[in-house]
Amino acid sequence: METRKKILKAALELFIKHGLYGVSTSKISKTAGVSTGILFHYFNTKENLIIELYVSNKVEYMSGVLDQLTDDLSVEEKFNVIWESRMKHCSKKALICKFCNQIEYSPFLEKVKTDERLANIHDRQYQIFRDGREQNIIKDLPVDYLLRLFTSMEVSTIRYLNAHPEYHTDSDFLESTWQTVWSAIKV
Amino acid sequence: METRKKILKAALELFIKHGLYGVSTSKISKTAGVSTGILFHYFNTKENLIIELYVSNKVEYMSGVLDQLTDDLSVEEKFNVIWESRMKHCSKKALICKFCNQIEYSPFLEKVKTDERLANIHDRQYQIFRDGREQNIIKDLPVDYLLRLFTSMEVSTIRYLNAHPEYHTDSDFLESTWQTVWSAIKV
DNA sequence: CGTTTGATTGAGTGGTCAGTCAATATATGT
DNA sequence: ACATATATTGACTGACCACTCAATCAAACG
Repeated sequence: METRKKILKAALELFIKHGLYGVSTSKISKTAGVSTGILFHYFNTKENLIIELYVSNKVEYMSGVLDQLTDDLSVEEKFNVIWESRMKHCSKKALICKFCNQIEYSPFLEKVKTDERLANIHDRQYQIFRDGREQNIIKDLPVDYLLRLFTSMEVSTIRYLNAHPEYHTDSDFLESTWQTVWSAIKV
Repeated sequence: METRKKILKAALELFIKHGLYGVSTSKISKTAGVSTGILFHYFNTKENLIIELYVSNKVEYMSGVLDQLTDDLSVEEKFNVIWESRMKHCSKKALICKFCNQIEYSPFLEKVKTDERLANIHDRQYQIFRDGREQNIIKDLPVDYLLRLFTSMEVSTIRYLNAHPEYHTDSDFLESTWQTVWSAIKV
């Protein structure tokens, strides 16, 4: 594996275990099995490393779902595809999800949210909600509010699933969570 | 104001602005207008300070709402009281809410969640959900899942309100958010 | 083979950090 | 007034931090 990816991988693991600032750059490079110098060759500062880690993982995580959506699907079907795909892969993506949450609930969010790669992802999600509003399928509330609400329900469900792995294969549970989320946002 | 409270107040402000580890103990004591030594007299370590800051604020924040609930209220009314009270005071409590979120989405959560003062608060919330389940008013899903879902909807609505202060006095918006949340958890 | 270019090393640097401690101030009890 | 206890100070320490840089290594090219 290339050096750059080794560093990102080690950083992800350490940040999740010990928190954003609880991890030194020397610890990261040691875990990655590379020298301290090379970390700063690829990422100029520790802050840059954190931002790159967040953006690249977030984009990959979100694109994976959004790319599945085809134009022939109705708005409700699109939401359902997003939900099912998210729940099916949440244990594999648990680390990434945890790390992203850490960033999103910290002052780091300010430094990260101007990235254009994230803006693109946001727009694609936003459009689905806007279609739903225009077709009068989802509630008459600000679209960005509904998007945040949906995302937060996604996150808390994923957290619950990863804390209770026995539900991972329980299709009744997954169907119930979908009904719960959908009844919140539908008209 | 007593020294202890001055330290906690300064710490809260700084942690929200700069993140959990982005703040040194010397910065906290300087902001509080006290010496570096006295911080360690009251809180043995920086970690203890953070934990105490979280637990004391969280307990105060949660008790404020739960204490309003009287036995004559129905389950739905109790949920409604919690929601309205939360939304009414969210701008005043914005700092506390932000700080608590930072903790709850970081590895610090592990060090904090064994505190018995928090367990008491959790039990009181939990009981309301259990009553709702037993009376078949809320959905047939694990009670702790519904509690988390409710809390996360609370948090994202509060975050939205604080980002868009114009909605603070919009009673239609507040009523709509309540309908949204209630339609998610009710049967 | 000689040269260039970029990847990689790791000891070194100046600064900051959490936490200590002996000294001093203030309050309380008798 | 005296003694005891507690609150407060701030200079100090050893560890650790992010980041640098001169030196080495390896691959590519003519």
